Amino acid sequence: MAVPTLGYALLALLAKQPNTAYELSQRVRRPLGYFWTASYGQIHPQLRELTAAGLLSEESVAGPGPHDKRVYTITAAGRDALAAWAVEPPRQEPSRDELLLKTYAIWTAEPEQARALALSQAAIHRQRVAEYTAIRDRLGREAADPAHPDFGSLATVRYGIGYERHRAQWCEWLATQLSHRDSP
Amino acid sequence: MAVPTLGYALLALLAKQPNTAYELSQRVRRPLGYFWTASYGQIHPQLRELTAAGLLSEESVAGPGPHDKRVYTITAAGRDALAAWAVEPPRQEPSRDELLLKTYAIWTAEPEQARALALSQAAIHRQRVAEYTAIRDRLGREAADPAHPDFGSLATVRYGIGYERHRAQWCEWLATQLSHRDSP
DNA sequence: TCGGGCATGTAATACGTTACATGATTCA
DNA sequence: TGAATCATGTAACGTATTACATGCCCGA
Repeated sequence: MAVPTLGYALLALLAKQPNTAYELSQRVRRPLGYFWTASYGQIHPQLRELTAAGLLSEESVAGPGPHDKRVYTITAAGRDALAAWAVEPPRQEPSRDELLLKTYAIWTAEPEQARALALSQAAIHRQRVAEYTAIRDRLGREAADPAHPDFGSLATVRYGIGYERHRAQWCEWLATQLSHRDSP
Repeated sequence: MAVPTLGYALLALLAKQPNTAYELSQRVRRPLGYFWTASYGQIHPQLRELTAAGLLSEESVAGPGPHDKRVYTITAAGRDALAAWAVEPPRQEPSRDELLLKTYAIWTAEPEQARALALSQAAIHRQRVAEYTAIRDRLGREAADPAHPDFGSLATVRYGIGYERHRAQWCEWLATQLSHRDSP
């Protein structure tokens, strides 16, 4: 009976507009992919469960392929469940960061190669800052209203900009540290 | 044959000192838990595989329980594999952040409850800044040397401080946004 | 003596990805 | 014509958590 986090991710997307499973798998890649990912193989059965629980309603339309096209719409119960979940404290922090794990072991590696890694990662994060900034600038003024459907996009992209900027700065600091190994 | 990321996490810990599986399960909670987690049920079989691959060596000592106590030590091959992995670009970013997902859906919830969530999260992150700062201050001066085993601890805790500070600031910004909903 | 920490190990379950199978439409 | 996109669905596999089972030692 318990709805997994993925279920709420789908409800959050469907709260903005009705979609098919395929469309959701695209929307989960971007923009949701910046902070939540899921594959079609996971989405498909989850939509069925949410529908069975009465949080979604589905409508079959004659589709292109061998199966009908199913459009999912959030129900009033789904909206209530989403709103209740959204204000509960999150269960756990994101706690899996491969770059930090590599950094933890970086003392065993060659400093020059380590420095190259840090610099390439810094470049990636700098680029993302630009990317996210462009997304933010494309959002309308109404997104600043906490009751507007685009508020979540504004707030999360704002987070992303700061996150990537900090990460880029840290990578640059790391590269600097790795260059003066013998000279203190 | 491919070593999963967990395997490198264990190698990174064992590069600093030999341990039993139980000790590793403790060390994976803290300090490694700040950026990588694993449960005993996962660690135990993985150690066997790393040993079979020649990246670890094990030594059985008469232990307290019904089984022998096994102490795992990293081999030269293990150290080489770790060093090589550490400088390869990470495969993927951490991309699962429940707080951001909730934020994406926050427009559906009551602003007052949402504000309470943002403020409580801000407090948690502020506290972690203090916690991490204390850890950093406890590290010796030798940790600044990129070849010292503690360099990874210094670099990652430094990341953590910036990360938590940024997150706290963002939560505070979010709380502010959620308070003026009607008055622009 | 009883709970918690040390210590190993297995099993059930959940979570998530990748690959496969099908087939229409669109566009170069 | 042939590749890409739309679109559903299943199966196999890999990854990870939780719970269980065993049993010693130590301190309250």
